[in-house]
Amino acid sequence: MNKHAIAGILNEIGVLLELKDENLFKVRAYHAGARALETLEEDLDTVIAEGRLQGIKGIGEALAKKITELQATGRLEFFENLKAATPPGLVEMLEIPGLGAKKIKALHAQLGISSIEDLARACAEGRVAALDGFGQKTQENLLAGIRNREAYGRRHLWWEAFRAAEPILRGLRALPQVRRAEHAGSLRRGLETVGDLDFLVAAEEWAPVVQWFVSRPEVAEVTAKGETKASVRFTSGLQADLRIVPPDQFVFALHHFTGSKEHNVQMRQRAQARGLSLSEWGLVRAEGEGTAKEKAGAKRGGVGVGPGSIQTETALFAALGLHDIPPELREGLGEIEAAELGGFPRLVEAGDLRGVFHNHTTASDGRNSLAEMVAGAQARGWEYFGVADHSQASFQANGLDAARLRKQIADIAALNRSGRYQIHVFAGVECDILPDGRLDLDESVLRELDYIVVSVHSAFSQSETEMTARIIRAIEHPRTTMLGHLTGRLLLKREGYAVDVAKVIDAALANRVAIELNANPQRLDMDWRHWRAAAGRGLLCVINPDAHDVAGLDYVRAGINAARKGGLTAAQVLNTHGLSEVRKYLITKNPMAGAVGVKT
DNA sequence: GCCGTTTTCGGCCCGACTGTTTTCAGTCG
Repeated sequence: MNKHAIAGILNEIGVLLELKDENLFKVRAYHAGARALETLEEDLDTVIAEGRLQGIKGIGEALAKKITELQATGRLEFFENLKAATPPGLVEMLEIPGLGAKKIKALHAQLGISSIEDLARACAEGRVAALDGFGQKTQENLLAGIRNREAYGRRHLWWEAFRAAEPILRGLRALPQVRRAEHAGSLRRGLETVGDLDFLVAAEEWAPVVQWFVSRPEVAEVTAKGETKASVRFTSGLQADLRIVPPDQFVFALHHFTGSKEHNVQMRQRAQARGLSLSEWGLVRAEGEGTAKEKAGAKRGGVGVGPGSIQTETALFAALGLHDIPPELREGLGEIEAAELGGFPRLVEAGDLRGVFHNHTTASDGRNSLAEMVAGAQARGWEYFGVADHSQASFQANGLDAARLRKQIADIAALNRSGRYQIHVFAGVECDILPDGRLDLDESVLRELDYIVVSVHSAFSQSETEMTARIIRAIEHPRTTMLGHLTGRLLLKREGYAVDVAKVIDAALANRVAIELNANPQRLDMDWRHWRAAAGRGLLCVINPDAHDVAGLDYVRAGINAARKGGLTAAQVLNTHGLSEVRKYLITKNPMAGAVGVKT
């Protein structure tokens, strides 16, 4: 059993012990032990073989024994017994806000409640309010928590969170009391889905800021409101937290609440190794484990280190001997090691985009006409715009057959010649990859196009072997320019189809086919986790909005976000290049490319 | 259950907020 699996079990033991009402320091010892394992830099097998496990900070005699047993046998009787003695419903009840181990224990012991369903019934019957330490209000909150969990107990698309957060952030920044305001958490890190919104504010006077925050019209419920923080739930179901800190402390809190947890753990370790202690309060010398005086100093803004106080994240990283790390890269996936060796290249930004390729019009299933889409693209300052409507096999999407596609090509040619728009329009198609890997349209019409996006829209249930072979066959088609939404996933809705991404990337590289980063907030496909390595090998990315109306063009912002998480630079993204360069690129796939509607 | 220049017992843990309390326990991040 590897160290991560063992750490997982130690954490589970911690939760189970807590539900058993064990000594909280014992509970914490298990969680601390789990963290010690997870951040162990050496090979666990070696450490155990050399008898050095006990002695690692956080792992004593008892934990060392249990870890050794798990590593050797994959089992631990202590854990099995503990698990068998605890109804699984109790662990699940921890997900209800306001319920912790103590209350769950009381509910179980006094009312025999051992699941969320039991709890809902007991609340509805008014039996919970009668318990000691509970009351009417608690009962109502628990019921509301159960209902909210059913209705909203899920993550939200980054895009939805971003759109909800932007106006609030602007509003906060406009308040006279506010010196600085940022959002933090997974939203700031640009993760594809977001649990809740975190707003961080530096202000001198706090009460008016809290008041402004909780009285937004989109607030459905204020779940907490105090002097320095508040929590609300919007009508959309999104939850949001506001935290206010003194200006000097802002940067430390911003870094801390941006996370990720893994990144923060590594940063704190790095600080420790340098005799420092990093927290949301500041960066102070660790000598004497922080006297009360030093801690007070930290709370006033981390003045414990360096001649000047740290006012930016860049300065914070520098204080630990690191180059700046963009928030998107803070996932604990090696960014700290990289930042030690050198600075990160400038990541791609929304302003770098010069055009987009995968978009729909009313010719297939889009909601705006060709002219409207082109006008929308021009309004966004782009140099070129590619139309890629569905092909005939996507019957449900009103896909185009050869005749209708030729008509569209003629329309685009006419539009380009008309001079109505400065922006150049490329004629493409989103051509279905048929179940056997053939393309949905004949070579005779494909050669009349500037480019071809190939995508899977059918037979999702093929085996991984079949699907991988199918996509690779399409990539090998000499006219294929780019691969659309690689896995077909819909975030929070449907898993992608089974496909061997590594083999597809190999094929794309071998055939000089670009892979799309589909910027539709539900897709963000190919996933950011694959990009860094693939782009490092020369794979070209195309950020495409897959827009079905003019507003959908703005999805590129979500795509940029995912590209940044994937560590991509502008040079690695095809559509940051200017019109003439893009033409040259397209011509490598089709000598006629870029010629639609161009005067000769 | 871990730890130790306060060292084998007695601390460890941290501030803010809510609700049920009449001075504080439980939860959360």
